[in-house]
Amino acid sequence: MIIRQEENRIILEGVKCLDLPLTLDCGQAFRWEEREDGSWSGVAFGKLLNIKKDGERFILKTTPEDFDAVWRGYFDLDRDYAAICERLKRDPLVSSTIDEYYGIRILNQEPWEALVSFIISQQNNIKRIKGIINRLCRAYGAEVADGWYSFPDAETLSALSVEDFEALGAGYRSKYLKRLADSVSQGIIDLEKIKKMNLAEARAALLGIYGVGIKVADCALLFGFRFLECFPVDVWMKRVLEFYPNGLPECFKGYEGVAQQYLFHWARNNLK
DNA sequence: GTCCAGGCATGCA
DNA sequence: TGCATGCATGGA
Repeated sequence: MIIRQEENRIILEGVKCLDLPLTLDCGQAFRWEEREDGSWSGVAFGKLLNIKKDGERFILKTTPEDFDAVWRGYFDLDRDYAAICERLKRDPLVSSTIDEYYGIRILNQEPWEALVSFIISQQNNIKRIKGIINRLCRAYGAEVADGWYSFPDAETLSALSVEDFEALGAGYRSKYLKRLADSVSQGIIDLEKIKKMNLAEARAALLGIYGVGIKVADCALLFGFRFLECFPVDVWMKRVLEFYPNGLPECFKGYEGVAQQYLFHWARNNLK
């Protein structure tokens, strides 16, 4: 990967396996929007980014500092996804899926945002999830640029009532969000500490949270805690698993979460 | 009107 | 341990 700076943008060349819509709008992150020029804008870690594919290059409207501090890790640019895909393609179903939908990466989101987002996601559809999170950020996040808001932190959300969350449309999950915000802001739950744990410990810690079960925990671990070996199973993946009566193939090992994203996308487009 | 969505807590066996 | 049920909301 070649990184160049041009005025107030970063140009990336030689990035393999990065499809913007497949990665930013496939149900792992809920805050990215496609612009009329085909670029994508979103906020993460309190920073606004606009990213656009231009031929074989990617153009990022950001500073070198933010690129190094945030986006390089967020897009996991130093990981060889092409090699991961080659290995996953030993499985026939994933192979055909990757051929059709090449370029899905697992984003490294903030643990807090991932956890809150996937609590909201339960028994919900992606369109509604986006709406709730959008209203949450708009109402309680900081405006980082014109019309763009950060994801509100735990301290901010702990000041809300259950009814405030309900007003955003969070429904019965509101009580989970309220208690989580309180626990994190009071230091009873320490996400940074969980991030340093091994998978088994981290998973157990998340499962102890009110409103967090196996599926939400695995999504948070995969998308917010960098555990690529997590394989979240939702209603779509339950259908996919019928194609794997003998369990997951050996070639998934270590990158089950990457395979999962391809299969999730395939299922949503092909199974009903 | 019914069914469903990136499920979970609770009660009960 | 496993299974049944209720849960908020909006789109299909």
